[in-house]
Amino acid sequence: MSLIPGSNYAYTPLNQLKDGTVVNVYGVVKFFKPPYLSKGTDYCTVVTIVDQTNVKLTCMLFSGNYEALPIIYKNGDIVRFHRLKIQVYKNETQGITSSGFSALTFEGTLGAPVIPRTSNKVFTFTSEDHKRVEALREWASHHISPSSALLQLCEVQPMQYFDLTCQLLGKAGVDGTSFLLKVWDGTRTPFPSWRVLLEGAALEGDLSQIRRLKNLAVDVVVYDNHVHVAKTLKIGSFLRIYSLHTKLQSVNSETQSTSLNLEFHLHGGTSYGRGIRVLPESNSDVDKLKKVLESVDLTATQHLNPVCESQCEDSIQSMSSSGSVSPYEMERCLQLFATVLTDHNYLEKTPLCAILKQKAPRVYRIQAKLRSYKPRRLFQSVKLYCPECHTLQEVPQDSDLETILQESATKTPDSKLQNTSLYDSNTWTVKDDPGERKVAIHFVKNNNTLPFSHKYLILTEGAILREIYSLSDTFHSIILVRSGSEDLELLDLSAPFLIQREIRHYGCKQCSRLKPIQNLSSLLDKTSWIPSSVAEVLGVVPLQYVFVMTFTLDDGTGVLEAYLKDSDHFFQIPASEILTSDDLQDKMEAIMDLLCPPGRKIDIYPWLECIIKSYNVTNGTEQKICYQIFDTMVADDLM
DNA sequence: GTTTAGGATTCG
Repeated sequence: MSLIPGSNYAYTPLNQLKDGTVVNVYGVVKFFKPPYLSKGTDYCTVVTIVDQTNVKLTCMLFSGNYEALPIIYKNGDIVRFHRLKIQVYKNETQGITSSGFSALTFEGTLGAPVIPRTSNKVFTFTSEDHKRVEALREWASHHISPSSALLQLCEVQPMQYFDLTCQLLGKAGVDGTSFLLKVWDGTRTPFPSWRVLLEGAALEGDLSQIRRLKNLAVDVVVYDNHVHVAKTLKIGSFLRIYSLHTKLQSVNSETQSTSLNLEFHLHGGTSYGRGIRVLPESNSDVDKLKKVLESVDLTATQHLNPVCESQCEDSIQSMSSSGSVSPYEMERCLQLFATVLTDHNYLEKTPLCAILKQKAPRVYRIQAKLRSYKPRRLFQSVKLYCPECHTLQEVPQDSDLETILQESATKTPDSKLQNTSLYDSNTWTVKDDPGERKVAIHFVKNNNTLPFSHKYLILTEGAILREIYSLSDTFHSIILVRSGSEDLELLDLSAPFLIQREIRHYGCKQCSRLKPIQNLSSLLDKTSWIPSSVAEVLGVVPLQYVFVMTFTLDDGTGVLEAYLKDSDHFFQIPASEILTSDDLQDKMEAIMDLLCPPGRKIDIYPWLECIIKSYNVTNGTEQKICYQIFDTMVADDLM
């Protein structure tokens, strides 16, 4: 490239770009993908910039030469592009490399020295450029929030994407599509890093150093397109790994206890700028990292990491308005959320000690650990709830249903009520121990014909429990009925009003106003038998299966008991199905063991983030405030 | 001189 003395470049503001032109621009980096090998012949980087006009421009930059692409390390960096072609794609203006494209990059920090990063041997750089960079820095400091993705290992939470600045300690192939990087940044993760099993593959690196650093070294597995990059990295080099994903995993060790490990994955693809970039020694963040690495005292790191203490102190101070802070409580700032909010994200967190002093009703966002919960036997938490009268009742047991069925089996089905336009009827005589019993089954018709058996709704009279069990294996839906004076009637709301396979649907005795069975003919769809529709035409107010639990929550400032009443939102498990599914019971138990790890100190428990509401309860003359959890669910990664 | 990608997380 030749330098023309006195030549002046004109820079086009981003709000004045025209389709088909080739321009020079300045901008602050809002988003970027570190350069990666495209599926064509070149390296590619995608960069979105913004300038004082507040207009954004996304640029697709290609070059066969990795170094020729802008050397961007983080959002907020400032770039100057020469000979950028402007085009329109899908109604959006975009920039793309044109012949002779060239880029300079600058640190975006106010006051930092203005040193252009470029691989070009010759380039123009005037006092005018210097001013432009400083003006953009000044503007960005007021208009762009600083990058929050850069975290130290001691700050990471489970289930999070972040950018890690680290040093490479070791590397090894795992299999064809994944590759292991052992890295450190001098701080300790809130949970021990997972250890990736290497079968026969040799770990390249200083093994004695890795052993000495023990829990300061973490295992990062990179996948697919990142493998070839990882292979070329040199041990000891400084890296930034972009959009690294953490995942908390419970691991069963040989001893009966389970432990929680933190996994680090760099998933395949380049979404959200996933990738790896080598940082040069001259980088200011590398400078800071080196100082941390040099000051690490390997004996001290067994406990708390000094690097994080000041940050912890700040967040503990802002969280608790009173009380002293113990070193253990400092660790609590590590904000490991095993639950997520599904609404009310705008709320500020309130410490429990403050909530306990306030009047009801109110809604709060809290951060706490699950110290304990009741009932411990999880099947005891399943109840039936009436959304109309708000009463809770126990789920009837088999023995209750058996008694009701036995009682009704003593009555003989009325032959006048058989074979109507709604159903075809069949009756049997069953020889029982003491005598004989009549059973009637009424097969509900669809458009005057009988559907396939897996879509049948049958009405049964006189059948006992074990017969109901075998009938429910064959038929989609069963309604228990008896012969009334003019029509068939629902048997009894102490029994289910509808049985579908293992699931029994109950109705509220207080709120239901029963209607004639013949009303089933008003259902237009007589094949899917949706419980709520069946309930509606029969005048039944259906009861909801819910988990009812008491959580004892503790955030270090106070302890609070909160109810959880949930049908399927919090655990993402339907309460209606858990009683008949061993798999779901195991799943729920596993979730509770993660929220409240048995046999562990509370220090290692994960943090929960919850929305709770307070409300007044009057019991005789006694008034108290109760709390209920809502709009909260267990984090995806725990399920 | 063409193509690549065209921001928008997770199989592991």
